[in-house]
Amino acid sequence: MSKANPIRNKPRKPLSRERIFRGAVELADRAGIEDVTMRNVAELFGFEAMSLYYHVDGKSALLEGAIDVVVGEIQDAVVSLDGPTPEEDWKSALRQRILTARGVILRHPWAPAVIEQSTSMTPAVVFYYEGVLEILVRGGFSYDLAHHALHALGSRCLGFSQELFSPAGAADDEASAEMMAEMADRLPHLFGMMAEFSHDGPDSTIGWCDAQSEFEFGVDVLLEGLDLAKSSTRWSGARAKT
Amino acid sequence: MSKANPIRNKPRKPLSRERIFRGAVELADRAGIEDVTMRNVAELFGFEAMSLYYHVDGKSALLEGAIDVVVGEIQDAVVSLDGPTPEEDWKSALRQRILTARGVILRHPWAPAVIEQSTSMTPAVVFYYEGVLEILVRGGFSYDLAHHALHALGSRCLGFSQELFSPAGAADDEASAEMMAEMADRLPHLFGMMAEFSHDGPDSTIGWCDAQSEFEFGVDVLLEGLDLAKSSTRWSGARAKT
DNA sequence: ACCTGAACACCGTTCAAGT
DNA sequence: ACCTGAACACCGTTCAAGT
Repeated sequence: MSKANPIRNKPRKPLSRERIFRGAVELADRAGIEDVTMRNVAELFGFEAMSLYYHVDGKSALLEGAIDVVVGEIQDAVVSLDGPTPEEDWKSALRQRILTARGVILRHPWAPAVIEQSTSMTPAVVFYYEGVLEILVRGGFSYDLAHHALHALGSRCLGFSQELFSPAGAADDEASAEMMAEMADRLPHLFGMMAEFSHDGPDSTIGWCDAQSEFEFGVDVLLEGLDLAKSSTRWSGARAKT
Repeated sequence: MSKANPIRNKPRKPLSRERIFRGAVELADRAGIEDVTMRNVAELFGFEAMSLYYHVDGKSALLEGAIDVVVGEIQDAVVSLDGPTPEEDWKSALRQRILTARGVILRHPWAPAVIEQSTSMTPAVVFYYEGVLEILVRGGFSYDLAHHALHALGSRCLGFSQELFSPAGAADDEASAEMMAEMADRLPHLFGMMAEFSHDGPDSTIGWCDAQSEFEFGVDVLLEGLDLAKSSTRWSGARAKT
């Protein structure tokens, strides 16, 4: 009786970095990132918050570990893709990779904010970028231009882009007629745009702010822009040896 | 003596939303966003944390107010620009606006993260986007395509893009020769790229990850990509009336 | 080696109370 | 109308102590 757990004798598997990180991801997926606290993660396994510190070097290390889990999932999803080779069609190859990453990210909606706020790059992120870089180089980019391209693509490589323009919000709130009139006066184009969407049928390509379509459009704009840069004389100098 | 302040009789101007928001910005600029607490902001004016709640509806309202101050600065900087009109050259007009916004943002390095984490759009942000939209529409974009363009540009409109690719980090840490060798094996392109930058002189356009140049490159890629989309048959249908 | 109790120095927020 | 003291329910983290 001395060794028995007082409450229900719950058998606990010992903690490990792996289990802790996966637990943090599970918790964030289920309850949101704000519920990922040291106390909550520990509780998930029947331990106290302080136990985590033996395995993980504090909260931000925990979040980095969680990022690594997610990016690891992306990596897994991405290695088994069969599309055109980068030599044949680097745009399609990269596009496919990015949209695959997005599929994973959509299952972890907290991840973009955490990834962008995290200062250092985790190993999984480094490896992922190696893959993106490979596509560019095999697609004919010089290292120099590929480097710029990685910066230009930014977080879109990992399948997300923090949206901050949501035109719906502008007219969302209930407002008096005068207020609306004044707003329309000071925001003519915003209102014009919204009006067009309202009484447009199939003419406007998408009903209203389809996040997936907007993301894909943004990727395509970047890919086409990069293709232009690639074939411009300015960048045709130093080719990476393949 | 009954009405005298016990300590030094410090004269305090009364609080107001304006003062509080500007105080939050000042504190964030000076000490970083993590030091912007209700207690610290109140202390800045010689009040207690609870006093803020009379004027401002909690912490997130405080941060929204701080965003509005910064975006207001951007708006001020942007209205007095004299460049080409959008009708003459929308790319230059938009580029100039975006780089001006960036100049303001660089004085408030905490702002990008706060803006992206904030869910709702503040009035100042709405007005700013109206201006961007105006450039696009006057530059010949249909409302439909302009809408997509706003999404594609994203936070770059406001002069920032959260960078997460920092190749320096990959080789930063001191590591054993074997570890480096293994890394180089698994990350051939990343190492190849870095090697080229090391023993390249003036051939590579920029020494190493110049944030400003990378930002401008990204903007130009997007502008060129959007220009392509604009002249493609797919989008030439519905023009916005000017 | 692995886990924990107690404690510390913080947070944001509420609310009844002061002037 | 404007501000505050006391209190509450949380955080992350340290450290000496348990097994």
